[in-house]
Amino acid sequence: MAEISLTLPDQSVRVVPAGTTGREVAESISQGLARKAIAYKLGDKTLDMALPIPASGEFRIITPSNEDPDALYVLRHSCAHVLAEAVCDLFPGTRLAYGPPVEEGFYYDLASPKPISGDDFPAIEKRMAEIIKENRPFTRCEVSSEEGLRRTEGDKYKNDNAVRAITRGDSVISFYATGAPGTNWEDLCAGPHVPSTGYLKAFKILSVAGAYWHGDQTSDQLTRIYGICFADKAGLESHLTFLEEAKKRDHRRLGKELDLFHIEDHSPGMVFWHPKGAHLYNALRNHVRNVISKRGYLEVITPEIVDKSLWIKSGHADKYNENMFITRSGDREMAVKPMNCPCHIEIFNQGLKSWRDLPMRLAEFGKCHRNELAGTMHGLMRVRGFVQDDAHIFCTEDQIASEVRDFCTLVRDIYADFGFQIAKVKFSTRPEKRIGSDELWDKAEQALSEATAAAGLETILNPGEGAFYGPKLEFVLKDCLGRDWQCGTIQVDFNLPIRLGATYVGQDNQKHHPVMLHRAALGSIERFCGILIEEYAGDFPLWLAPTQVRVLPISEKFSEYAEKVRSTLSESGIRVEVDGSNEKIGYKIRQGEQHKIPYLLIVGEKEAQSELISVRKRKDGDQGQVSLDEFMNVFKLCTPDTNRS
RNA sequence: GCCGAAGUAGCUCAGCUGGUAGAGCAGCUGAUUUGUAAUCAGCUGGUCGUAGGUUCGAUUCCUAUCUUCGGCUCCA
Repeated sequence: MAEISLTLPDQSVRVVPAGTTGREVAESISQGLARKAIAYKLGDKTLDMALPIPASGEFRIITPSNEDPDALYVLRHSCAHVLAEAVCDLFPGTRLAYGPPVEEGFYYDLASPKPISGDDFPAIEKRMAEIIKENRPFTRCEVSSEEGLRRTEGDKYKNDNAVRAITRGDSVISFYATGAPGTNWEDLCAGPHVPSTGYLKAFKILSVAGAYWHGDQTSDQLTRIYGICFADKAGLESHLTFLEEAKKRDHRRLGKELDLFHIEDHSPGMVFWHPKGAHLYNALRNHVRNVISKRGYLEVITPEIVDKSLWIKSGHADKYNENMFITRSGDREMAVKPMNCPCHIEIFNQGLKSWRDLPMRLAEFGKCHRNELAGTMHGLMRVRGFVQDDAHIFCTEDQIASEVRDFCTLVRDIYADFGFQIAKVKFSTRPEKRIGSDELWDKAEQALSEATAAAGLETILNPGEGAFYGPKLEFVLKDCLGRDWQCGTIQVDFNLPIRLGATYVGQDNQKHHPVMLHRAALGSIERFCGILIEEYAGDFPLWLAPTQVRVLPISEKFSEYAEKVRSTLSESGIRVEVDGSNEKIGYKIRQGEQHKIPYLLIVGEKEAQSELISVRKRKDGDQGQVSLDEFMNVFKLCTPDTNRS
């Protein structure tokens, strides 16, 4: 075929001779566009400007833009090459492994002859800036797969990459030289890249860390250097500001500043909740309690330490052993529970259950302990001791769909109470390490799949990531900084009820095993607290704020009136304290603002005489004088439901 | 668990190549009695993560270990 037709973004169609390059098309549109262009897109494939357009289709010229993921992808990929070249220059003997762009920037995995640290960043960045200033072209060079293998011979990582590309079905292997092939630095790479290094206008190296070759723990340990690249300086600056903002919101920092919790060296991954943090924790728990009790859940309480025999029966001793804390009582080996499910089955098993009892929804704010690998802990987000807002729904197969649907509604509602939405739902299927027959897994996955369809849920497949007893849905929410958090989950389990002998008498007067749905909406209270601390940056909404009001007497002369205000508010159930310190009002206000207290009430001579208070709202400042009764109206609307739309 | 970095007063941090530690804030005491984001002065406070080792002498050098941080992996 001698011609190809391209559909441009404005839906106009352009017919060009076969073999026309992206650059030629750009030039035919405008010289300015051709100058700015960094790559072109045909369908869902992004290609170098210099490459002939391989076929007809949707066609788009990519120009640098912080809003265009395709543009950022190309810029970051090219920037990764420049980083790698700079490191090779500065650390001779460096062997390169893999350097892709990622959503948050790019990285390059490499093995350097000596360790690279943050101290080396300025030198690396300087060298990168030089390479960019030289404005050398990215030159693509394609060779046959045999030639590709020959060229990478002896280079463990690159050869492996080439082998993988060939296994994937690539017929040619491409290399990119930054400049002239054979003279300048080059790297095995599929591309695409910007036309030349000068297109990289704004970059920064962010961090260095270890990573495994192919993410395999048993394989080589590599050095991973993270960087970021944007279309322009403004984009880079705003991203750096974003990182600063995230740092300021870090729940570990705020937890200390706001006196919410701490973690001790002697109990890694276990949280000591201080009074203010414990309030937050209990408020969350009580909120969930209110929500689920209206939806037919029954709360139970079960032991935290259970004899090993139960864990053997349930399969935990076999499939979950390395995560369990083992303890001993005389000759008995016990384990601290990592999950509540076996205990809930034990409750279900008490007495004879009828089909009329189903669905039975047993809930527990059960404290679980999991001996997570050292090095995986992270503040409240990943701990070893935590409470789930857990429940197990015992039901029939016919009830799975409606229970899954109801739970989705519950998750949606409860996220909305905090201003969150479900960002996506992942569908995790059978893992390698599992109990139960494949037939049972087929059935469970099928049932969950049908239930999600019935609930109208779009899911993303997450193969091999299910629980060891059943497939699961994972509800992911996005916080105000756009970060994903996995919180809620529901899992379909045909296995544990069988293993632990749970039965009910059906309408046919026969005994049947119920299906068990494991589910949690917030996930762990600890993690959810961490997410909320970061989401609100410590500025908790009134209903959650550990201290809602602080009364600030102008001087000690008005401490009596301040105390009267405090006790009146306190009797109405408002969480209030008095700052009776011998400080000037400016200092007390500063303290109150720093402690992120929603309302500061200033009381001095004027207020004491007129029986009023001066209200100062967090962040908004002076609100003027009002009566106490009027002020207390604010708290009548102070419930999570006001967040729900 | 793996790679890299770090651990000094309640907090944030300084302390060059070895000679037993400093600042700011916080705390305490006193003065001041204050009107919308820091009043002043004085004082207290650390066996420098832990355990060994080298040395006349270790916060500093070495080894081990624990914890934290950044990642990998894993996950609620």
